[in-house]
Amino acid sequence: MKELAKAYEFKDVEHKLYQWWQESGYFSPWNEPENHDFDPGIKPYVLSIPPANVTGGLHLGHVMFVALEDLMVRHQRMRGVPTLWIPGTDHAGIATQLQVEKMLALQGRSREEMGREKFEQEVWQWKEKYGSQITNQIRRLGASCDWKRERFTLDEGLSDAVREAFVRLYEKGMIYRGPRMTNWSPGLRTAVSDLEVEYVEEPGLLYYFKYRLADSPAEFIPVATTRPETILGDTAVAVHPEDERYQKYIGKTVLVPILDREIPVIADEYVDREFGTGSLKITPSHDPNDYEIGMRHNLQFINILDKNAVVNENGGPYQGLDRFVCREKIWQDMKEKELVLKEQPYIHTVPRSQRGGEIIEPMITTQWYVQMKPLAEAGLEAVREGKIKILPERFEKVYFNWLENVQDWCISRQLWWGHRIPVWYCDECDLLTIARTDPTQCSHCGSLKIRQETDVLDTWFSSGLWPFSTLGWPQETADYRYFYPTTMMETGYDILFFWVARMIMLGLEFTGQAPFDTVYLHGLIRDENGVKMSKTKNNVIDPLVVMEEMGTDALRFTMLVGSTPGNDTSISLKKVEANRNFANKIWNAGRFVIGNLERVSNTPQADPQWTLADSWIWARLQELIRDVDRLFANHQYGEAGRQIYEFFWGEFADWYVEIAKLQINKGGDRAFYTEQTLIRILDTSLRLLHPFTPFVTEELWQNLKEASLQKPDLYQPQDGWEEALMIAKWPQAQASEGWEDEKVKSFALIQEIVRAIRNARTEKKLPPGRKIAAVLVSPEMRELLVAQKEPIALLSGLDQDRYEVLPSLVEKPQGSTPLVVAGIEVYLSLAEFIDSGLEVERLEKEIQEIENQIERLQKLLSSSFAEKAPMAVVNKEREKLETYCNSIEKLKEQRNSLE
RNA sequence: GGGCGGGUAGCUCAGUUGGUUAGAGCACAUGUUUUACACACAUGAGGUCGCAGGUUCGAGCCCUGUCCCGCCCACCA
Repeated sequence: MKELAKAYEFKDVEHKLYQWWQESGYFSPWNEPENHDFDPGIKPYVLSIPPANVTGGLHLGHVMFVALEDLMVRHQRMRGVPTLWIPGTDHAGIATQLQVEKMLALQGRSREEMGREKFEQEVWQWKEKYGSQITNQIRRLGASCDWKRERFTLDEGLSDAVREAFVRLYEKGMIYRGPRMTNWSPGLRTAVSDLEVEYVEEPGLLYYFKYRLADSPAEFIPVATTRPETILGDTAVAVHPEDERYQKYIGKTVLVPILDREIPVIADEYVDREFGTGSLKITPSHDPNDYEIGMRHNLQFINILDKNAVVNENGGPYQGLDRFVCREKIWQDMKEKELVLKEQPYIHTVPRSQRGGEIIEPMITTQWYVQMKPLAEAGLEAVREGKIKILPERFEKVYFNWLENVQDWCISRQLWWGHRIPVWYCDECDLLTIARTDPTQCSHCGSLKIRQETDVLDTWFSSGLWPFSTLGWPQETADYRYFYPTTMMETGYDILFFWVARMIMLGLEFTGQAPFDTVYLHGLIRDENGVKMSKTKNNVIDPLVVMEEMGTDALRFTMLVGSTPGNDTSISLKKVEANRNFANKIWNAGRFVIGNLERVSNTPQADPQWTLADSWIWARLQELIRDVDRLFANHQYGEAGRQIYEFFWGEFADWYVEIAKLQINKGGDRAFYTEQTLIRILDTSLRLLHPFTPFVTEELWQNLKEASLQKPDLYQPQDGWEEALMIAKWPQAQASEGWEDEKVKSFALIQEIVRAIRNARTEKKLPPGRKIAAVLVSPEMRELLVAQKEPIALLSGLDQDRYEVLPSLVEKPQGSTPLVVAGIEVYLSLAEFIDSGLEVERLEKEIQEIENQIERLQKLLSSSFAEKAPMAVVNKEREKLETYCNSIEKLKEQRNSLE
């Protein structure tokens, strides 16, 4: 038999196993027919991966979703359900383009000089080079996804899906193009959607100045702004219609500072009389609110900035200045002309680009939009009617709130990397050609002079189609027919709007079905102090480094048991370390079990006679399986993992394995059946643990299988040994046979006695090797205590030959220390270690404690609790009271005999 | 301005149908090379579950109020 390493060496295992799994085809749906003609009678479990950004490196967010999704998928696969987890990557428009541009800049090149086509080639090359990096890293995490079905959002098939989606929406009149107030990112020189703007509170200045009246330059209306450069684009000053201070000016004209352009004073209820000066400058082209007011009052729209946020020809003397330089300059100039009143420190919210971090400039640009109202209606209904369940449930409210107030979606981006919008402009007839395949001529006038729209689509447009585009939509492929709609969508709550909501809406729109039935949202990962990880804070934990040091299983297990859905999680290396220890514990328990195989005989002479420990661990295992099943059904994965951990370490390894040593030393049938139990518990535990810690369990299981096959009489899993643990059968709890509770209770009593004796030994500072004599006294438990002599003696260091159980005490053993455990008296002969003064003290303390308990319980049981609480609960308390009463008398006797 | 989450042992966190002396890991103290594991074993110390009310026979868990911390949404110059 092969020697197992003393510690679990994950480095030797992970890569090897992953390769093997993959080559064996286990990642593909179970029982996949050659022709992909699936049995429609069996409902598959399908999950599409949140596509990773091609340019990104692995971070803990990936670890989180892979750990969870792989757990779900492995669990279902073991349950025998055809299971598909589709992997893939996202072209991530802005992020990727930025990266490549950065790289080019280092080489002294720029996309403008190389032109669009060349640049796109450059990005593709980058994608080929780095795109596989992230998927390889996801493989390292053990992700059991079907790589044969891997997709990329810019793949041909997915691009077809994007076109189909665009054209259909357009044909339904749900896509329109036009000038609107947009969030303009001057650095990226593209529009971004509302979601891509972050509002950050920052200290700034509020600038107060004068709007002089055209016909009476001595008079003025005081106005305040945080952005003085926008004065150049002002086309009105607004006051509240009922504001007595300013009513007289309504209808008059005032002069724009510096430019001396004449603009009207208008009345609008939007103006807050209490705020600032109570009068508002209106820049319809550079402020969303002013835009609305401008529309209402038919104001002039003056755009003063170009695409780089540099002042244009409308800015008069300021043309060519950057927006912030202009801010300074115009204020200086106004000061000189005595047009300013004051400046005041002010905290305001600044819109910043989520990507580049630069300040977003609201600007009127021509963009493509998707009308959201009808889509949102359907999206709301699907969740309201329970067709889609969002977990944790509270996020349903967040989802509703967003969709109920959703604005039209700006889907065009002035980028080069992405799906180019399938619209062609005709130079001759000016009409648009919208097509699924590239047209050669205008569909209206037949002219050959057509140009494709240069804008690309928002990257989330294609990811919004992900659950069905990856399965072949719009083609009616076998995969699409069988696997759609998918089952589970698992992702971080931070992209609920960006991604999940859009998948739901687009899925309903295009496929007529909800794209998945459950959304499981995990929290974000923070450092051990609960702070968001960021490079600037230098608190980023690199999962690759952690895996290198502690192993993948340890990291995965940490993510799973350390978190609850929807709540952010702090991760610390200490935790990972503890779970590395757990992996090692699994390994060594397995090593022990496997190592014992040689020591047992091949065939038993008689039917099994199970010991209390055997029965106990078996019963506990059944209970565990039931609990785990229940928790999985409720998506309480972390709690399930915790319970398996507790069982495996705290019960199997700490107690059963120790007693098994004793039983195996007996040899013969006893050894045989003990080893059988050991293997059975181990096998089952490995199955339960596999979705959490796939590598160590598979490796150990293979060893267990190999060794067990040498002794087929000893143990066979119910359905024989499968090829691999990852496709082995998920354990099924056996129905309770009625004896279990009593065995579990008896064993708990043994544990209690052992702990009490160990405690006494430690307190009295007994040398650990010293075996001591003991007398146990109990009329009711006598049989049990006699039968369990050996385990009790072994575990608490008693001398078996001087172990006595008496129904009642005739005479107190000389030189012994008395204990009472659940009504059972225990006398340990520790003569030379006893200080009778201390003993009395100890007993007094114990008596006091138990008296308190008795008092508490008597009070409780004589209250209305006894009538109103369920019987079972009351009985439990009564039993407790009985045990205490039993104990207290004995304790008192013991104390008295010492005095 | 609206909504949500968290506040439980020194630290990081579990604790889902409310059941009656509250759990884990780490850290801490003491002891141990016990033939699977020192990435271990044994024993121990450590908490009025943010605060104040309420419902209930019974509340960490449900309700109300309140204080901190964090997040999301929203157009206040």
